[in-house]
Amino acid sequence: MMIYDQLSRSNKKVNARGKVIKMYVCGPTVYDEPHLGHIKTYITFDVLAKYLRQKGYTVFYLQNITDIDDKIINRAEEIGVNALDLSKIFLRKYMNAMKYAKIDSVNFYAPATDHIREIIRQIRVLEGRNFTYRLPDGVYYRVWMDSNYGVLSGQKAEKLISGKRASVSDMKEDPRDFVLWKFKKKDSEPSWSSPWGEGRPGWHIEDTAIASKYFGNHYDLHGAGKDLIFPHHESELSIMSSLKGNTHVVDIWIYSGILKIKGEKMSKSENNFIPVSYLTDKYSPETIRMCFLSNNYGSETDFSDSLLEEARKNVDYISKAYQILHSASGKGSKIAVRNLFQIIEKEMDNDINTRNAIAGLIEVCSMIYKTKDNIDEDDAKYLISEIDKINSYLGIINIKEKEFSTNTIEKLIDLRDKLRKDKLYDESDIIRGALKESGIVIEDNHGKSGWHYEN
RNA sequence: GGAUAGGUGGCAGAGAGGUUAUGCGUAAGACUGCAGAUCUUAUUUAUUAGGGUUCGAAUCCCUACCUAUCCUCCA
Repeated sequence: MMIYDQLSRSNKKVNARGKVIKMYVCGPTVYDEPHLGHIKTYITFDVLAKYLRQKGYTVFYLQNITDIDDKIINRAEEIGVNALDLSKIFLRKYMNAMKYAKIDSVNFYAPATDHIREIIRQIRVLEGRNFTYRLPDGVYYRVWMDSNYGVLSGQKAEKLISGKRASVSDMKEDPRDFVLWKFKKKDSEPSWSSPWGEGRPGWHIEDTAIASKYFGNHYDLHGAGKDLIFPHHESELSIMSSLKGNTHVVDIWIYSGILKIKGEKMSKSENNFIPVSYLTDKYSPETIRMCFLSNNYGSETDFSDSLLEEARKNVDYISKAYQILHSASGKGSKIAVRNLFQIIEKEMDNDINTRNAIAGLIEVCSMIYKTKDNIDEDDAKYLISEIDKINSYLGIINIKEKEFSTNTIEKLIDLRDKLRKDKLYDESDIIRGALKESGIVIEDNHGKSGWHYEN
């Protein structure tokens, strides 16, 4: 499988060495409601992890949680609560949002505050190699010592220096330098003791410390939203390279395109975000996944309701076709779709082209509809198993828990058919209406009436 | 200002030198007690503009214009 690597600006083969795939994705700073932008990014990496597993790889998917940060402290102060309590509240909301979108492929969530010791240890190693210096407000990282700084984002040192970076500490040796350990300012701030004094970790060192604890000095995939490339990942790359002595610390740097709304980036700081909670009642997880997987992960998406509506129709189309397969019986026609499944796999192997994979799946479904009254039972079983495989990573088929026995439903449909034959339509409509209330939709085709759960 | 992505039909969005993407929408038809779903056909030269390379360019090169992202916290 090939994935676009931001650092080399080319497609690279995943896990060329063929061992366990170590995958690290930057998690959120938990100071506000999770929103659709997060969902888009984490669906991307959920699909990637699940697809790799489906292909037979063992994937260890690690995600950090930034649960201590200026933003959290400021917000906590505004509303008068403890900073760590605040981050716990939003962490729970984040986890609920993940659950809603069926994002369940992460092996381990690592909160920063559980890794203070590792962070301090890593800063000490950097300190021993002269990569740090001390200012009144914290311990800083010396960027100029890394001549490669800027390779990931393409930022040039001179331009960055000449750029307006107003609010940074004037005392820094280099405007690009960033804080590794920030000293405590107020008593109300959460803090930990360190060799340099009471304080808390900087953002970039969190990830490098967590990654190195679980993965050592090299891993396969490092992902996030595109907005984290600079300065966050650039700085991570620098720290990791400084510790290791070379830049070969991550095989593939992978980024998902940001989510926009009305042409502008959706973000907490712009306050134009749609919280996940806004959708949970109106749309199924399958619909939201379909919505974001309907274009390629790397490109930006301008969010709108019509996008969701379109996604919902496609979810219905595929889900219904899938249900048709389950009612196939006896000997009938075989559907020649084997090569379509190969195409779908090829598209996924080509930098997770979910858009084309879904197009292929829609084509499979179209063929199911065309032969729906005469599908071979064994063929249907084969199709179901192939579609299950695809759905195991895409998660776009709405399979409702069966609340009623199929037998009961079919008996009611038989009864309704009899009434219809006698043209007792009022009575037959009562059955249809009653089933509808239970979330079961009847659709009459010539000959046989089909049914499916409402999506 | 610098850096990085892009600009494709009414809309959403793939493709990366040569064949219908696909979906939504729209129009007509088939089926039909109604409803819904599905199927068929159409939507006749959609690739920001202008140059160039080529037998052939959405696809490669140059120029211009436009948009977003990052350069400050961000998925």
